[in-house]
Amino acid sequence: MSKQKNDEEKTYSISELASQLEISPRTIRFYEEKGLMSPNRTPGNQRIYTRKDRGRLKLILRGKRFGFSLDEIAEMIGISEADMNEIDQIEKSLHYGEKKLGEIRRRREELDLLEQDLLEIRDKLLKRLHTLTE
Amino acid sequence: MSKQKNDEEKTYSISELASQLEISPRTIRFYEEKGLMSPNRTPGNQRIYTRKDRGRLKLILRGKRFGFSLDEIAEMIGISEADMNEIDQIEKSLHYGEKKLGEIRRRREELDLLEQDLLEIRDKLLKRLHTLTE
DNA sequence: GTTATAGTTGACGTTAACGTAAAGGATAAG
DNA sequence: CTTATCCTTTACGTTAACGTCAACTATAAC
Repeated sequence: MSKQKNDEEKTYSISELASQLEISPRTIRFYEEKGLMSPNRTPGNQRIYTRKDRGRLKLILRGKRFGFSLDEIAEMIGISEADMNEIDQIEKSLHYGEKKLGEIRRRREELDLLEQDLLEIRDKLLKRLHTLTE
Repeated sequence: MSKQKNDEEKTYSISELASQLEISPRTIRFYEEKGLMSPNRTPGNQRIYTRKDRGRLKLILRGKRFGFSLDEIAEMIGISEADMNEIDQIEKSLHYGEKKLGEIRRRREELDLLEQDLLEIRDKLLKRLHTLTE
């Protein structure tokens, strides 16, 4: 009924994924504890991560690099798993999404400011260097 | 000898500054403990913050919003207070600055990716909403 | 001067985000 | 089948970044 391709999608073990993304396996398990992801298991109960899981994890790490807490990230992810049959739910998620998109745009402006701060410091250093070396 | 303007530069008390930047006084004192700033004091030992101190504080908060730790921020700030007589020091600071500028550019790319993630989620929700409401 | 308000320095408490170690089960290699 | 290398859960430890008193001092308003 659904687009069930072939079964040979690339998967990863926890430590593979961890070393790829330069984090520890414990960190990945921790995110799972927090409800940020829930990978499938082998018959022997070991975690297997699909390409999609990998994308999810990268999204989490990205959020972290912008100072979002895991709880906030959980919220962002949550909206992508909202009940797709409840119109109210979808609209609420949309609203939340717009809010976050706004935040991201503001972050971009702040990033510019941060860059300017560093550029100014650099200029100051460069000028001083020139007066010292000439 | 130096450009000593008039003395009436705008200053702030700790709680003024705190409410302006929407943080607690304790947070400001904590940053001082960590060596991130050192405001002047009144004769009665109370902190007075200049416009420059305020800028410094905003820089700190900006760094935080991009996931930098206080230690990293301290390093960034540190380079702006390097010994301006040691050529080696200045060059080292410059090098560090370039590194951080590179990081910022990479952050910008990541910000784009994060935005795309959210845009995709939004599209999914919008489409679903259309099929439900038509 | 008195009183209210805000500031000061400790010092201990709290929370998020993991690190680390123990005890045991799963899997791949030989 | 054995052995080495992974994986599992459980549980306690750690660190950064503050929060929250407490006891005291400064400053502003009256």
